[in-house]
Amino acid sequence: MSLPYVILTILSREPATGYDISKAFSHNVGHFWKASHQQVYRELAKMTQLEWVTSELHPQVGKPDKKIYTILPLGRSKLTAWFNQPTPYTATRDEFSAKLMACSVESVDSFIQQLDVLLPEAQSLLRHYQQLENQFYHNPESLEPHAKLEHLILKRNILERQTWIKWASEVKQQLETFPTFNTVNPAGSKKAY
Amino acid sequence: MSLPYVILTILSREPATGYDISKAFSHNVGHFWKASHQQVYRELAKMTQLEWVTSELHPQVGKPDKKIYTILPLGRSKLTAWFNQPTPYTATRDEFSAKLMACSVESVDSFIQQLDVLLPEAQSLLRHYQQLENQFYHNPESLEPHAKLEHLILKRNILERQTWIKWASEVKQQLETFPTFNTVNPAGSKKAY
DNA sequence: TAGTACATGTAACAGGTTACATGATTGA
DNA sequence: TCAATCATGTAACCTGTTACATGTACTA
Repeated sequence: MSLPYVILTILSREPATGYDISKAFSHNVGHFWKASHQQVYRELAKMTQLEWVTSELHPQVGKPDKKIYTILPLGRSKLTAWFNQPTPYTATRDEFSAKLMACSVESVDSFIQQLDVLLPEAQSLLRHYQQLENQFYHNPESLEPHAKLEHLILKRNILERQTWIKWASEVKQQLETFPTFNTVNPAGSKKAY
Repeated sequence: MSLPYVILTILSREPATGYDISKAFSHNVGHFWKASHQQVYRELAKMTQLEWVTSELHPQVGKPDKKIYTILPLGRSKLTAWFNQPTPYTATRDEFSAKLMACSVESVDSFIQQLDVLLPEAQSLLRHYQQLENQFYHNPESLEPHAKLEHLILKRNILERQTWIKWASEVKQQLETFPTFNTVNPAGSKKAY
């Protein structure tokens, strides 16, 4: 839904190649939107056809030619239109919770084992985010506007990770006192629910 | 990804119709996975072909016939296999953050106006969740296992909503002291980033 | 009489994922 | 010599969304 508009936002700042844009997706933009390079190239091709953007070829030596994209007035106005539309609430799809629900018919023990993998992973991701914060945004007052915005987005990820860790720790604690009615995993159906 | 397995979890508890299953998606299952009835029917058709589930027609008077689905041993083992696989980290895609980033080239004021709509919405959703908690899970000790799991999932939603509200309030505060360099929204590009 | 609950689908489209495809340069 | 970086794509597939399609019974 938002993919083309995220790209248009990037191009509103300055012209860029598909490669530059996908790099942004794997760095700071990736903190709120994931997109593969294939998606980016496909989207740029579509937006070129719609005349939201244009591209110019810049030959290089020793490297493949660069195709530098620039936003067009039409694209600029499409971005504004999207920006001013009401933002729909994002539908949740959480595989971890799906497995938690499946604990009613599957082995709780093996789920706890997964938690023991996921919790440290989440903790190290959190540390990584906190490190980025210290490194790039340690002086919030002196940041340029765009960096302040990036900082806010990073803060969201930090808060979310912290919340998840807190929640998952409680889940673990609760499951440890759970009746282990399915450790051997029979194929029968449970009457419940 | 998880859709078929959520359905298999439901069917592991007891046989159900497509209608029953989609009702579950719009109630408690919907707290962690959204699926339309069309998706559910499509998935049931696919799983029937794969022999993960079977169905039996139960004629009714005055109402359309029921097609009751039952999980088959193959489906049961596919569920277990999925359950025991490592759980990948869910990719974030957040339109709200995308618009926050776009504040570097669009009107901050109009974004604050959106926040004034979204914050109360989030607050009322939070109250709704808390009401559900009081209503159905007020005595956590005496709950059946499957209800304890549902309660944990509901708690996750409560914590996430609270975190979001906290974060969004800070965003609002920060944006109110922001240089309003784009209220009139020119089509030029900003050098930054 | 209008809406909700019951009950089941088809079809087109949009967006995301994975696999395939190429090829030079630079650094460990 | 192996991996990473630079640089661009095509194609098939899967999943989610939206629109279309039908019909009864009950309740406000």
